Amino acid sequence: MNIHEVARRAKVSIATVSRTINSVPTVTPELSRRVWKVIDELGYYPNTQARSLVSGRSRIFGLIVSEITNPFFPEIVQSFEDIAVRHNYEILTTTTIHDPKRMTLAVRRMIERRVDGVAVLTFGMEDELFDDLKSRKVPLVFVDVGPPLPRISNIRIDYRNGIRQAVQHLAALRHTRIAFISGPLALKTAAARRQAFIESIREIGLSQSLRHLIEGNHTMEGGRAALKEILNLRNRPTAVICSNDMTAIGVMRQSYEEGIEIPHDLSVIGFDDIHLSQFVTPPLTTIRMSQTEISHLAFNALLNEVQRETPSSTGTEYVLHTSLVLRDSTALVKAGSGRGRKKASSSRRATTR
Amino acid sequence: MNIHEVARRAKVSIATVSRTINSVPTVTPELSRRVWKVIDELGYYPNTQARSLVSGRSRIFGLIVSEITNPFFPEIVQSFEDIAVRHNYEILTTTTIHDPKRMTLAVRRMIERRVDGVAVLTFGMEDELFDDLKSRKVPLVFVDVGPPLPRISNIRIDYRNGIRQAVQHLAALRHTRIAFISGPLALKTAAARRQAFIESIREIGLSQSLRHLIEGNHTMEGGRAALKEILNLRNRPTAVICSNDMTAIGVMRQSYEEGIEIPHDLSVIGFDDIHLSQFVTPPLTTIRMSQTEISHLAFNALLNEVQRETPSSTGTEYVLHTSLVLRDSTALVKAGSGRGRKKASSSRRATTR
DNA sequence: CTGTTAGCGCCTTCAC
DNA sequence: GTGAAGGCGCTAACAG
Repeated sequence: MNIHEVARRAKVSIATVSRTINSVPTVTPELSRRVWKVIDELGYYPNTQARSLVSGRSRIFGLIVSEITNPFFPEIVQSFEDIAVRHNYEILTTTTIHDPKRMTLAVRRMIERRVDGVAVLTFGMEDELFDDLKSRKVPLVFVDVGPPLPRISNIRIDYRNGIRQAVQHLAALRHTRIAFISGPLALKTAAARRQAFIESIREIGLSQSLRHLIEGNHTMEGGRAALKEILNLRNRPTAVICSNDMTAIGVMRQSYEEGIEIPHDLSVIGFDDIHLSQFVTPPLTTIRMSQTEISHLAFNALLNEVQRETPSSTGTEYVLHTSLVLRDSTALVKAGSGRGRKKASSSRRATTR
Repeated sequence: MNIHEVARRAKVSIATVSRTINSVPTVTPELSRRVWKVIDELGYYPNTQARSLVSGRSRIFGLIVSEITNPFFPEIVQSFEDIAVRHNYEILTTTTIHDPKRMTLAVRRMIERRVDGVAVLTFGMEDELFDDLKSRKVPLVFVDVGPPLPRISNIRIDYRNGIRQAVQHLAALRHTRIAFISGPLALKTAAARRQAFIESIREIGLSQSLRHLIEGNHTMEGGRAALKEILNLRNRPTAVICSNDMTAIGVMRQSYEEGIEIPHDLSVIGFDDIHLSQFVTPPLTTIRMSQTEISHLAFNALLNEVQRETPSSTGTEYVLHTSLVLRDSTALVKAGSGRGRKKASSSRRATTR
């Protein structure tokens, strides 16, 4: 079944069918009705492959993420699909598992399917891997690491705002020794978060805290290990900010095993606001970096680039703000910070809002 | 850049280029070399759209899942992508969010892109939604609910084995009152798990337990609510088996808040073995239903169907076995089952292995 | 306003 | 063994 079949049954030319489908306004209502009727009866759907072959646009956007089993990404994938579908775009999802070979393969798959644009939401910095795409003039959008080139957009994340709020929230709760567990510092985004922490600390003169910078790896296990380190620190911190939620959850998990009660004995703040964070015990106070917004920004960046005829000469920059979400993993610092274990606390944190 | 360009530069016809790419054996090595050289220099990749237009096969499989933000699905998606890519297939992922409208849309997207087959891994029972696909003779594969029709495969899950192991494991630990928290019984797969539990209980004559059947909803919140119910039961159960891991995790979470220690005061067993289960505290004993295997079975089912020329007259059936994975959320039943709270236990369960 | 026609990029007979 | 040519399903000029 194809456009000819429809045309035959509706007793019109294939051109009229095509026009009807694409709602070209010049079609007589009478004919349009006849065509639609046949289309419905037949359950006809145009062949997208043929369409894109002639139009030169596939209406497919590529989406490259690190790994979908990392709880940070599913929401991104989901909301990207959501908005893409609303715009009649299809999405070709690809995971890299941090493996350069898979990245190369991903790029290749994108090219073979002739995607109209690619969102690289890996938070990594594998820039030259995308040369193939660039030279083919495929619009790209990155997070934080996009080079300033034509057709390449960048979503810059304003880490500072959220992290400053977190630091000041803790300060207001009388914390003076705040640890920071970063991600792998080789990651530009991890380094940026750490830097934002340092600046926020300096701003309010809590310089003691600068001795409490620990490098983690953005995993739960990393968080557990980091907590052990923290427990061995002299002048043990009373609060800790983590570079991502999984780390924070690891810290909480390990605290539980060490008999340290959160938030009573230790205040914990995460970063990302993944779905899971509201469900841990206690619900995690965290810095929200909206995954939905990232997807939307990324999609719109690509869409804008596709729709404009003269490519942006130097790439467009979008900014995503972060902000603190107060839940129950932070509390006023305790005077004598013993490490007893009690019944799950029902104490409420004092908020600064 | 296209096949003509390659042909021109290699000074051969486009037919030869095509043959070279598709490794048709009749091409002279000499020519083949020339062609490949040009292809590499140019970085030429064949246009998949054009290919599938003429070949009639898109080399795309559709994958329909419920929602990618449910921790059960990411592994499925990932491993499906994995195996698909190894076979040079692309995958069109679609989420339904349990919304019939989105399901319809999903089917439509599949048809428009002319997928060669669709894996419906939603564990639901939205059968007639796929009539469109069936009538177009698109191979389909379902889990548990596939109707016995040509070109439709079915992955039947052997719930019984794993659940029986779980029940017997608990019995060996002297538990006699075992609760079961099911999923929504409207779901065929949930009902099947419950039935397997009932049979396994009967088999060893623990009929008391049959009074402890609770309907949950496969979410963490459902698990929390179910635990509260359990606490109010007279002859309170000393162990609970959950229809999925998220429910079990909810039970554990709520137990924590109620001051009930796991596994000391209550043994908990989950179902699915999602990634997260190894990381909760304590690590969850659960019944493994390998997501990777599901993906592989589903993919191969589709591939087989695509490759055979005469469609299977009645659909093929595949079986996936389940089995118990022992971790730390189960223990010997306690003589006096008070509800004190203690330091995180380091007690080890006695295993039956 | 509608129909005819020429490709989009590729595979595949069919001659040579 | 290789090339020429037709056609996959569709859109977009161009006529009428």
